[in-house]
Amino acid sequence: MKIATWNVNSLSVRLPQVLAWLSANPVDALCLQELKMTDDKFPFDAFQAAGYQATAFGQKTYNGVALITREPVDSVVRNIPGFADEQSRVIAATLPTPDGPLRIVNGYFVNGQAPDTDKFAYKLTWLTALQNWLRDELIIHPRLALLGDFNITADDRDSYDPQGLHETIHHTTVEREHLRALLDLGMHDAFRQFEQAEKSFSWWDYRDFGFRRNRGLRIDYILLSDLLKSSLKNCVIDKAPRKNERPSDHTPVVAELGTD
DNA sequence: ATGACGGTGTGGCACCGA
Repeated sequence: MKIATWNVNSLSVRLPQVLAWLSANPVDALCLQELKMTDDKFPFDAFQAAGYQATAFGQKTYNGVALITREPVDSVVRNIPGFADEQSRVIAATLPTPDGPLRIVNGYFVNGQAPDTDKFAYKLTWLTALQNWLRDELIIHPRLALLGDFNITADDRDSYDPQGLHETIHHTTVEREHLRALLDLGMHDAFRQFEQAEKSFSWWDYRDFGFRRNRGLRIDYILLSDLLKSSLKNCVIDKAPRKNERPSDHTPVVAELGTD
């Protein structure tokens, strides 16, 4: 089976591209971020017509996450339990699979703008809350995948200019420590389980020919629990949608899980 | 580089993203 994540930067604009991508890449679960729409505007019918179930958690203008799955999900959780948040950034649900229930956590992590801003402080408190919740979630759901737009480069390999961007947003030590803390809960970066090309990124700035010059960052991740890691077959970044007209600035990341 | 590009809103620029 395949699971994927994609920050679409407005589902209204990108819906045709998402449907086309799903048609060419029939994954079992697709985590979407930055819907930028309220749930009453969510295109449930379009996904249903394409053979998919959708579970959405949107808001006006900003943020918003959704889970697109072949099979119906259960035990849906919106945002981090116990963490009051006006922004719609997390949706989790359990997907039945032949190997047992798969817990999927879809996150649109806080951007944080710049160190020493209120938004950065919010990023750090949000990351702490996520970590504390996931610690419990992993005990309840040992087959757990955390997918989404993390807005953190795990290390210097994940940035087109690690020296020039040293300790700037997405590159700070404290952000990387938070990502490390998630991994230390017993999670694994699916992409790094395999040999990958240098300068592999999942986001490129719209400005200044960022994609053409491969000036990008790897900030979209699929993290797998120990149990899921043992069944991981492959993990790739699909750059094809970034070549579309009116592309999202992010591109999908896909992991394939198999039975041993 | 206080820039670029792209999306949203009740807009004619401001805010946000990364």
